[in-house]
Amino acid sequence: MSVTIRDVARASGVHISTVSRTFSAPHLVNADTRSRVLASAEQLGYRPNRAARALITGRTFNIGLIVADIANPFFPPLIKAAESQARKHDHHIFVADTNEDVAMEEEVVRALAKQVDGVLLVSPRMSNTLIEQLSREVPLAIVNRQITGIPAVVMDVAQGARLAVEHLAGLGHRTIALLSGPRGSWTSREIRRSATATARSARARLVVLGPNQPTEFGGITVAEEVLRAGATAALAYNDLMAIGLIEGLFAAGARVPEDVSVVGIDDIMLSRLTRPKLTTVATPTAAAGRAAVDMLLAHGDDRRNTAHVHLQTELVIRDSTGPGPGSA
Amino acid sequence: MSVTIRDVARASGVHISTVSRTFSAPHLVNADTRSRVLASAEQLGYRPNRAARALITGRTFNIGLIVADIANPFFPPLIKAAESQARKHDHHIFVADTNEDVAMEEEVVRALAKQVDGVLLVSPRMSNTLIEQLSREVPLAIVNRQITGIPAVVMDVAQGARLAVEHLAGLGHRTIALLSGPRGSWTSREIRRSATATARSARARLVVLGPNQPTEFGGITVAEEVLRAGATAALAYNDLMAIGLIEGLFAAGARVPEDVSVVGIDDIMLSRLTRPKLTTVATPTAAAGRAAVDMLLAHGDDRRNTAHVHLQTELVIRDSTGPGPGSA
DNA sequence: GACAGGGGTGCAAGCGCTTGCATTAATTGG
DNA sequence: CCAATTAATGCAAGCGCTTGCACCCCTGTC
Repeated sequence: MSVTIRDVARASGVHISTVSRTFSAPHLVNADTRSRVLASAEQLGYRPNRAARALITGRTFNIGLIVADIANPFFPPLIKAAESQARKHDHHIFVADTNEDVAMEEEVVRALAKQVDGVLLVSPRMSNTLIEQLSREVPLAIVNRQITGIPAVVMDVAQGARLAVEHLAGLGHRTIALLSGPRGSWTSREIRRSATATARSARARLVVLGPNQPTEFGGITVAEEVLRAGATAALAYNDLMAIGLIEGLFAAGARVPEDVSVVGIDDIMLSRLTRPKLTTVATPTAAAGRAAVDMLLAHGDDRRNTAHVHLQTELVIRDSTGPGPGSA
Repeated sequence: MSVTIRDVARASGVHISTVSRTFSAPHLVNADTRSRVLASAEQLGYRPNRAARALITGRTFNIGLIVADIANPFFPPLIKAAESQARKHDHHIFVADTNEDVAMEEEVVRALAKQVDGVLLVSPRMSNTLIEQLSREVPLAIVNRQITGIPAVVMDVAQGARLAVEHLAGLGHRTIALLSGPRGSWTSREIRRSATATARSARARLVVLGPNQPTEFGGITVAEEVLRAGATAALAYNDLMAIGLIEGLFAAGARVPEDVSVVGIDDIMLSRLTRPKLTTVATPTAAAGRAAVDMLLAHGDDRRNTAHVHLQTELVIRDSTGPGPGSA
């Protein structure tokens, strides 16, 4: 049905191996022959079948990208950047959505393993042990988790959390709620660790609430608890949760930032557009996507090169934070 | 390196063809043999190599999904739904971002053609002719475009545009700007056709402005033109553009909805959260993603079944529209 | 008791491609 | 002018799998 190497060979009067070489090792074929083959190929609309090639070479020119929730606005910029970077390396990209489900993560990695050159795990929820095990079955690269021996790009949320808590404490807030993320999130633990340390040295009380769903809904539902805890400020696991929190707070009769200050993390596009505009820790998601793809693809060449790249974050102060009771 | 059918065959003392059959035609193998094979497979961690299988069967169990811009909030819910639906059919999904570029669309379809069972084109920008041609190389399904002979799911934006214009005219607006979308967009033409007809029968003047980039930026830049045209209401190609328009209008000193009413299309998550909350035509994107995948996969079975499914849209009235001068 | 029928399995070709090796022709140095 | 390279191509095996066909053995039938 489809045009194969054989058709091109026939059309240009050479052996199939010559056609093959024209595409995969052009320097081995005579310039005249090459152009004749190329001409026939062009005319017949021939395209090498990558799957067939992969069977022999072991290189598929595909990569897998696994995220917890495509519809969560944090991911699309990362996916877009990764896809574009992959394309630069002539790779295509499988996208899988795990719905925040650990079992699904494992299943999907295994399912994809045979048809990709590597899998990119973004903010995985599964255990380190499992990740290490999977990395023996297929090259892995991870965004937002550090495991020795596995290439990773991590956004420095610890630094971001520190900045956020310092900002809040500096505004006079003495009781700060920390809305943690999903169980299994490395990022959430990092944030907590850093926020706790920062709060201590700033002599502020940190109340940890959670785990929460990393969605607007997660923020809405935890709003009452925040109030009950007597917090006048909150740092949320991500912007969506922060936005939900603001809604929930508003529904409970509290105003932002007058009564409660709210800081998010991620700086998704949305955050510039809500009212009040969200103060948040900006994470370089697109850069992370690009870097991760590069690491994944480089990794194949040099197995020892498993550096971890760190990306800076920064605090973007907008309208959801204001002076706390301590400054009155 | 990886465990193959041959390893399983050796481990369970049968021929490779028997192993093959226990996975692809279990009813042909004796129950005892089958469970023995399954046990060895399980123990060795065997997984059939789909690419190798595809070489013979022609079925890859992959599908391609092509969108103009992953980061445009319109797409993620659709991608998510499509991915999830594909998975139900045991298919994986390639995602490609064309950056609104026609040449890229064609290239990507061709590049993917050999390793998928079909390609899903979402709001393609290329010509019908080209689509028809491509559909001869690989099964296609389309979202938001009708071409006879090609399965499609279309969201009824014409109806939505009618509702929107009626709403605006009913509020007393006599001059309505229509911000059209990118060149090549079928949806944009549909909206225009319907809005024009509706405006005529509502005795309102419709000023068509564009083409515009289907982004926030596109809306910002067209704001002055809207004002200059003397429009007191605008219908934008999509929500992002509407939100940008509101920003641009605000920057130019006009208030929404007091001075200008704005209606978007899509009802992306964002639209509930901006200020003012956006009045918009809700399109069932997730349902469209699911339906399109189903059609694509069903299409293989029955080539004549190229129905077009139509999905209703509805007007969601929020805070960006208000009474016009005609009602004063 | 011979034979048809069918269930279960093995055999081998082959999907579209790559690649080590053999073959041939052209080139070069001595 | 010949041996030794070197360049260009052909040959064939084989990547992991499926599948039509042949084969064997067990039942059941007349």
